Amino acid sequence: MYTCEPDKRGTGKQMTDKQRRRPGETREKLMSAALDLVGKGRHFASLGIREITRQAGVVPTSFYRHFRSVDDLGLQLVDELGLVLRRMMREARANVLQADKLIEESVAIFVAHAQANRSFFLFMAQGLAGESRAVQEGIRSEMRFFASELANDLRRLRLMEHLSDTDLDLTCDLVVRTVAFSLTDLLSVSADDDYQVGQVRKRTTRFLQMVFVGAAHWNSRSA
Amino acid sequence: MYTCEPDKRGTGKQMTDKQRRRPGETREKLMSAALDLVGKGRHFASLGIREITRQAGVVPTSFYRHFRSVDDLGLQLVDELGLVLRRMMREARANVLQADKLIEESVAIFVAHAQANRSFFLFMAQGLAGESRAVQEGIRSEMRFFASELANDLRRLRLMEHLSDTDLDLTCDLVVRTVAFSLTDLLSVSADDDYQVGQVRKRTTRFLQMVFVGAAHWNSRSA
DNA sequence: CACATAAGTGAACACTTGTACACATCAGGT
DNA sequence: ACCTGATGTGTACAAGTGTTCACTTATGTG
Repeated sequence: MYTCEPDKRGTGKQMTDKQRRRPGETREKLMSAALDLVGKGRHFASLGIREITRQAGVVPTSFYRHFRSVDDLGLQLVDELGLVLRRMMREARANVLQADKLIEESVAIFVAHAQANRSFFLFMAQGLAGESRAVQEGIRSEMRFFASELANDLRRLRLMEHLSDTDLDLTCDLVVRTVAFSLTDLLSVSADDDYQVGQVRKRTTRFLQMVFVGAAHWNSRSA
Repeated sequence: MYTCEPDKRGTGKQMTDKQRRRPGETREKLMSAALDLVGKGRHFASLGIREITRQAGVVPTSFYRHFRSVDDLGLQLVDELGLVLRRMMREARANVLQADKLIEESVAIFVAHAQANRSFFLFMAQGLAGESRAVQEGIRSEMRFFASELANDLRRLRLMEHLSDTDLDLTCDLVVRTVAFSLTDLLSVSADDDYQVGQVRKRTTRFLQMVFVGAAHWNSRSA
């Protein structure tokens, strides 16, 4: 979904295809167009309605059929972002088997997803300091959810059992932040520069290891 | 500097003041105007030349006398940002006396500076995922410098001496990232909500403590 | 089938935008 | 004293912007 298809039908002024336009298709095209523009290096905050509709191969008026403003579109993108994150978590839970490689493999899965949905994560990184308060809060909320799920998983795996609930939350929050920041590193190197991507992955892994070492020895200094 | 002064002279079409306009005054007004707009909630990437010059109380054409484009202005703002960061470091070095309160006091100084130069740090947070590659790289570079200075300070204070140079750099990088991310928390709460600001400060402090606990026990697992 | 509704279209509006040009003013060096 | 450059100003224009309006078309439910 959200692939960049080059306006399959020309500038046909009339819809003559026998194939019906499935409902919500334009809505998706608009969201995907915004993401594509972000993926091309534009900042979401600088996108205009006309620009988005042009990229989507749709007349400007159509935009209002689905969104009230660009910020509104952003909000709906945040919702979709939630789905992407959930998919990523599911895959991580399924694939991370050996506890000793937990960090490494989780980071690998994260990097893979970030690469596969580059525009999406780019949008997320931008939105964190974006100009729409609502989008900002939405992304922050997704991150909180992610952190709380991570805490649950750690509890379920009987890891970090010496930590109080609030300290575990603290740890997971720090983990999520660290990963989120790595996003900006990852997205600033070209997607197919395997060496650089590998460097980011290694570095992120070490960051997380350091955080978990800190968490493992946390109680001793809580006095 | 860069205070928001409300266009002291009116819409005078001619410059009749006996007081000479000191050189570079308009340049500063333009930079300050851009920062003001960012401080008002706009995103830097969405600012236009006319908007900036309007806010600065200057005719659009003047912009080109000092900058080639908005991105160019952004680059020069990054340079100024460097100065702000250096001032902050100097103050931190001067005021942090007792090693046991090192983290707490450093965070307090950071928060104070971030509050005092809100727009500047807002600009920095935005620029990290901004649309100008050059600005992005500039901010990243400032952060690297900051991290390396922090590493030097730790060495000078004979702290974390068990860490190799690369591991110390890793630690400092993680510290700087963590603080930078806290920026987005800090800047998303209203500036005069002392309670919330205090919460962010406490949370950031605990993050850093956890990182340093991790660093303190790092060697044991480097095998 | 008829009909309400959702989705798409093109033309038009009043603004705003970036940029170019020609001109005015002043500072400083020779 | 005079020129040169840096700086600031007003005007102008073509292109792009958000938004509204009236119109068509297809869908699904009674």
